[in-house]
Amino acid sequence: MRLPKLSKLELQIMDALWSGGPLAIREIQETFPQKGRPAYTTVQTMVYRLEVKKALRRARKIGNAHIFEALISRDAAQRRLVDDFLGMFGGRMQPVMAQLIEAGNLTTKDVADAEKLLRDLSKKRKDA
Amino acid sequence: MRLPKLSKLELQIMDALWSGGPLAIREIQETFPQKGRPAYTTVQTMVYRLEVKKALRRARKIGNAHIFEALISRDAAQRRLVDDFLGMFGGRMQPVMAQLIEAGNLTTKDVADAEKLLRDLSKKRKDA
DNA sequence: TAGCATCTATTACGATTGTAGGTGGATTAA
DNA sequence: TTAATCCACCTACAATCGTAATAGATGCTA
Repeated sequence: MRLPKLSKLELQIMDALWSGGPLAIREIQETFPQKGRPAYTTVQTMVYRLEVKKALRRARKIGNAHIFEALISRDAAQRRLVDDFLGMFGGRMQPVMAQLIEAGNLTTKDVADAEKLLRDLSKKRKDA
Repeated sequence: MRLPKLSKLELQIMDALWSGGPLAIREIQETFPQKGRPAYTTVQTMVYRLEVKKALRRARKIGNAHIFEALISRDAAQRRLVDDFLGMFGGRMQPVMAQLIEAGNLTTKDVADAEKLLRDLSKKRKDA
């Protein structure tokens, strides 16, 4: 698996690493809001599993605690996520966009940004 | 669960019902491409589970075969899907859009359509 | 009506995910 | 040095999903 599938909780753990640099399990755990924070060993289990999936690795040790760092990029993980998501819709963008808009998740600004990004991107591709 | 979470395969099954009206298991199974089509009993199992989740129900019988019909709308299911998906991104639209565009999933036309839909929608809301 | 085809219903199993307890070793604070 | 913490590691377990086999009932056909 070059790009392992990550669950929501796994994503949240990776997010801690992506945002906060190499962290110990305890630190990862504490990035969760107190309300509904998973147990230390729950985080630990997920970290171990992410290690098996090669999504992160032990970078070094401080005292007897391991410090973990991400091995896959946020971008790559998100790409995978988006792909799976689109797969759910049979790869058709249209219903996805419609849904996003109707649910009010997508604002005028989001669309404007998208437009700009598209323009920039097509320009870059022409240049290259 | 008013809106049960549906997996990809479950979605595909519901899709058959949404598109093709009430169907028997055999008919649902046959909506899958020959290549990689799941076994009859696999579809059967999923249909039974969808029944437990109240996503569909037995509408009537033809011979000894049950005919199933959807109980939840495609729209509602997709809404749930999108919500979960956004939850994966912490609810932030921006990285989602960026990802979609950079991966080339989103075309100029998609964005134009989105724009139009947004305009129509905001108009409707003003009118109401 | 006998037999074949088809369907239903039940059961099973491995993988993944979320959840966490327990045990024992390492660190640290007193 | 000893007790309180903290951490690592292992094990467990329920739920969900995808996969399907098997067995028994029903219906269609010759």
